[in-house]
Amino acid sequence: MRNKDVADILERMGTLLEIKGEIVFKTRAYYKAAETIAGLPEDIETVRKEDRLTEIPGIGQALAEKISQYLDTGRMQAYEELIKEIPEGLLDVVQVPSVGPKKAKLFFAQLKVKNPDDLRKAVEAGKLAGLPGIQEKTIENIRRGLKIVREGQERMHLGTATQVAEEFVAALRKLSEVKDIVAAGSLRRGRETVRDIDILIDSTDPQKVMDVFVHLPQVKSVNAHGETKSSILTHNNIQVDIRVVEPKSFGAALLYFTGSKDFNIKLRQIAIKKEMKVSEYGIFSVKGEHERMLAGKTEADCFKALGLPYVPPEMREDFGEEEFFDLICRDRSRPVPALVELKDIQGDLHVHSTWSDGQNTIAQMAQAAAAKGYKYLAVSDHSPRLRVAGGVSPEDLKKKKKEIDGLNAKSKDLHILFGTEVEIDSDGNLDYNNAVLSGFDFVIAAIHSGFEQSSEHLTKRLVKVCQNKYVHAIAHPTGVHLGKREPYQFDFKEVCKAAVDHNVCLEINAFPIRLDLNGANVYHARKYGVKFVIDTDAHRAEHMDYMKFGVTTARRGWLRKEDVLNTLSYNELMKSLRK
DNA sequence: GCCGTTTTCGGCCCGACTGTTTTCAGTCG
Repeated sequence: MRNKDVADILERMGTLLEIKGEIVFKTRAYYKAAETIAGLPEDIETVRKEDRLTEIPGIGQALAEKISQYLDTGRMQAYEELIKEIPEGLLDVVQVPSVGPKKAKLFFAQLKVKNPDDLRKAVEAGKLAGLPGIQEKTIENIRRGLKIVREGQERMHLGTATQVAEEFVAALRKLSEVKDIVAAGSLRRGRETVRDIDILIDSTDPQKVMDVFVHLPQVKSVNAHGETKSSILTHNNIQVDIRVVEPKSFGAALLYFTGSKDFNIKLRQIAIKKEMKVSEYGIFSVKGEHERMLAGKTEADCFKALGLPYVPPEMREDFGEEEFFDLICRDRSRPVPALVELKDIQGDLHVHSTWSDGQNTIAQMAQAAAAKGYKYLAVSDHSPRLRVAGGVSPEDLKKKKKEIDGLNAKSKDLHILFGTEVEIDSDGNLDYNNAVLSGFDFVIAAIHSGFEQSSEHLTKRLVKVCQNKYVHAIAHPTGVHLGKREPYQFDFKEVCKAAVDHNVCLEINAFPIRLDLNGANVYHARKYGVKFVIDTDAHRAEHMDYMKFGVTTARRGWLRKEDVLNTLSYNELMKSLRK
């Protein structure tokens, strides 16, 4: 799969063209194409072979030719010519906060700045002063921007973002001037990773809220401090933006600041066709010069004014397909699906205990599960091959089973299932033989090694596992560790098909550094007919709280309750597991 | 550069904040 490579080069082209000074619509076309290809569920090389590139929305003749050339030769002539004119290092220069394409071009033209290091030297040598439109404050902002880049401002995972947002929301909610407060942005959509945190506030006294916000102890520096909008960095270099709006616009603002950007654009396009306008202040009817406000108080009002059903935040995401707008715009008789909710979850099927690398005993994990109101808990410890995790030997399995039987005899509402997270070896064989596997209530198979194998080999491994009749699910199917390790390469569609054919679930692993499958994966897998389990992979009792992130991810993939195995009652689940 | 049940040419989402400016460009989301 070279989709990401193609997306990357198109994205770079877009930025370079922007620096060059091309019209924004041209650069936007490159960005749009890059985004679409990055989210494409099939292999771009297959699409190219079948001569279907121009069928991808946003790809016309010109881009199709450039992409074909890149796939065939590994090079793109237009790109090579462009970087003769605009050095590639400028791509990093525009990453510096406060520096955009215009300033990057200016610094390059006037000072021969070709990369962030050149820029740093130019700033320190005082060479920026005197350039047109550059004064002391701009220089200071760039200096600070360079520092941020150096300290590395990466995306944080959803768990961290949720925690930071909750701290700020809690601190500001205490103010009597704050009537309503919600964390919006990609956090509200439940994206797997979040760049910064957007908080929206309904207040009678914006200035007071702003003043308190920028002086909170978590704040390291203030980027902006206006009447209705402020932006700060925390000591961990996390950007937090707040925005205060009037109550009559709160819903419209929430809609706007929740995004996604693509979703907002599409809403606005729909509005234009209906002689309406969407902004963060409301939904307006537009008749010539006259504007009249139609809605804004709540999100629900806004959707209604646009003639659309309410769309949950997790669905306001463009995974490169038009299904969503087909659904809500062209065929209004079809309702938006009723998505799975946290309260639908009846148990966790992938947690660890002290029998392998968990921190808590089975009894402790069971107690925490019961406290959540769960009806069942599968204690799925590692198998022996995963030595680092102290996998359970076949002999010890008997003792573990006995312990579970004993606890179940005393347990009232919670059923403890005898589970395993069994290793998949480099050829797709499992770490326990079938005789052992047949003794488990729940078997989830996992890859923890051989990530570097070819896509073909990894696909074969996973398909072979699906064919094993004792396997109920595949754990963290792509192997991604957010911000640490890329997913391993395999044919996603092929594995989904095998899973469907052999009645194997794919896991949505809710552990925040994994979130694997992610929302886009789930979205596509569901369309192939896959069923899912949502598990936390808890190694301590508290980790079971991560279930909410898994449910959010499921909702991003449009899952309904019936798509998720662990929404079943205990009896239904056991019936389903005896396949 | 893309796209078209109003267009093959003329559109392409909207607004705040900052810093530099006497009315606006650049950046950001």
